[in-house]
Amino acid sequence: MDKKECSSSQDPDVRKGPWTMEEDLILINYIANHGEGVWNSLAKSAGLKRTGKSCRLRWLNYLRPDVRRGNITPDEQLLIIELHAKWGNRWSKIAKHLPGRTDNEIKNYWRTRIQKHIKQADQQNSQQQQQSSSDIQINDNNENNNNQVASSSQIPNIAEPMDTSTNNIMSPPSYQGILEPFSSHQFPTISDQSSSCTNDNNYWSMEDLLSLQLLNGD
DNA sequence: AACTGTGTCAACCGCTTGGTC
DNA sequence: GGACCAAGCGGTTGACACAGT
Repeated sequence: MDKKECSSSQDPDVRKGPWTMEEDLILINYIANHGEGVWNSLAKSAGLKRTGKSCRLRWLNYLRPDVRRGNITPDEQLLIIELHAKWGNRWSKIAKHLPGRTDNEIKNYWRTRIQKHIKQADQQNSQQQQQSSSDIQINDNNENNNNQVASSSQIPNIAEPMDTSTNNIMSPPSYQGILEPFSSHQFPTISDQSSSCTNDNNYWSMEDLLSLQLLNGD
């Protein structure tokens, strides 16, 4: 398209890569004295050989005084999961509900931690489903027993401690993978197992999350 | 000790959106 | 209405750290 970054990325005068402490200080001092403004002109005025885009990103994601560093707390994790279920990959929107966290941080967290768990859990689930379907074929005459196994594998059972050393996994993969970091007392338990997890896009539906909390009287 | 694989995260890139003229 | 521009957004990449062999 015609809407390219004004400061060409091929400009030899434009620095790329990790920011130095000196650059950080220049940017902090400049913004402290002049405030945030038009980023392209800010970069020039401050004497930084960076694009405005790069300055903005550095400021918003790292240098801003209200940026929180450190581990995502379980509460924050739960919130991220809830909001992602609601809005999908709208990272900046999600970040607005987590004070001090940046969209970039949340995006990275989701991709490296939560999505990984979902994938692993989904693989386990598909394997389990293959296993149970082959069992059905083999034990053609014992359909009642097999049906019970197959259906129970789709029931959310958050309160149940996970035992991945066995194949007796009661919760659906998406729940199981995501919830692993939570201790049982931190996460709402569930006794009604009628709600199913709909995660075609690797999201939870809000109904799933709300029902989890409502059913546990929170 | 050296090598390899994996996880994490800062930063970049390309595209879209929203505002202004 | 359309052209232009800056800001914002989400996906991706590359470097680094650490664990495992």
